[in-house]
Amino acid sequence: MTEATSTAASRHRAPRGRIDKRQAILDAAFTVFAREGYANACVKEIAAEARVAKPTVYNHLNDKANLFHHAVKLAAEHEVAENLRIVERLARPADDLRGALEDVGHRLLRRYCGDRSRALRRLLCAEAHRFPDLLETTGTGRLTEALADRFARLTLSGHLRTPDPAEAAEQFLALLTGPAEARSRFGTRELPDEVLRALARAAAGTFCSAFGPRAG
Amino acid sequence: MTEATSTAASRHRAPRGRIDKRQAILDAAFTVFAREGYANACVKEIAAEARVAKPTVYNHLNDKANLFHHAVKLAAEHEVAENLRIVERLARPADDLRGALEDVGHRLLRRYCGDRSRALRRLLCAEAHRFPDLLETTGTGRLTEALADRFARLTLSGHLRTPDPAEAAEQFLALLTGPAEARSRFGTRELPDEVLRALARAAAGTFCSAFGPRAG
DNA sequence: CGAAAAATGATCCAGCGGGTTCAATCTAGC
DNA sequence: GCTAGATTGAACCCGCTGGATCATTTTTCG
Repeated sequence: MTEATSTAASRHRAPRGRIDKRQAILDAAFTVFAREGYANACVKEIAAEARVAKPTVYNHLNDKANLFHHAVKLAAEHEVAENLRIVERLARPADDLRGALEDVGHRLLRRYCGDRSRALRRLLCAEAHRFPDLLETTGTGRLTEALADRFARLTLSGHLRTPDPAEAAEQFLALLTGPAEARSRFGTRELPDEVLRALARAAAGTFCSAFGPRAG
Repeated sequence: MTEATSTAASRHRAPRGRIDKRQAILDAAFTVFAREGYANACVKEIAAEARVAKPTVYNHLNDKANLFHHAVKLAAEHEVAENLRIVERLARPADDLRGALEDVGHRLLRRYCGDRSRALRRLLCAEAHRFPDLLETTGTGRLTEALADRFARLTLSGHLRTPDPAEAAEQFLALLTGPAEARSRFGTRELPDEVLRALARAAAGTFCSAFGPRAG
């Protein structure tokens, strides 16, 4: 609410020149929250990271909780958008479906294991119950849906056999992220790109064994 | 170290009768940490939960960090042991392998979605980098290995076709936990048991489609 | 029963971090 | 150039928490 009015005011009144401050603050907030966690992050540090005075932070976003909310929401929306762009690559029916799945899987996995994505998951997992509204816009729901759309089309065109595209999409994502999560030890270990490629290959292979055109 | 000496001293000298305190403290610590997170949990509250005075806590476990370490480690070992017991059910080669996989999957999922297991994952995910040694004993590695052992045997006996049992085990677990994780919204939503059963059925189905004896 | 060890509760301390206040300064737009 | 609003830095208040101390009581065990 407060932020809505602030944004509206900002848009039609003054802060054309100095408005970057808000963005800088949100970026810095996510950086610091990602590094320290919600409880350990102090507003002073965020202000320093954004090269801004502490009262300025409270001027733009009234609360530490608000700050967290907006910073995380922004980062999450960005991440979701990127993931959707990747899935869009399955729109053109490919001659080599398995290769296409492997490629898309590899790209998704690279993003999934990226610093921002991992930090985002950590923060959401830790603070989910304290910020319930974040989960509604944030979840992997939209990604699964988009993928299910692709699988449905590919099934209609005979490239795939998914009786329940939504379930298949869920499982494809699980085959990708599950092993990656297990091996990265809660994001502690960095996984080299060859490993990600291998995981994507394995996932695509198993998926095609189960849902490929010549599978029962 | 500090705790080792304390434990050793405890074992051969005095606290036979009142030693339950330590266990009570560790249990209470896990409860409070699970509810509040590491940073937000205060030792005072843990002491109250354990019905013990604060100095007693510091007497048994010198540090808040130590307290967390031991409480989490204990809970994690318990959880791992339970999971291993479940997987052991695949030892006797079943006539209906798919049903057996579904059953084991269902049991694993029930545990995976249990309060303690979820809390454990939250805590580990959030504080992993601050307690690196916790991950080594804690990870899903042993569970995957045990499952891989079963799959290897089942492949030798012709009930399954897993060229790489370890990879298959990884993927089976992923097929189980991935969708559960996605649907539970970071543990926010409680999943009814029918849903868990359905997820296990779907996972077993896909797994058998890919690795069943009559699959390529 | 008596001594040693442990538990207790109360109190205290120090540091930290969220949030506010205020006077001074800077910037934008008329 | 002038006014209004935003920014700044610094100081300040306040509550909380980790951790220590200590005298008193309870429990254990020889």
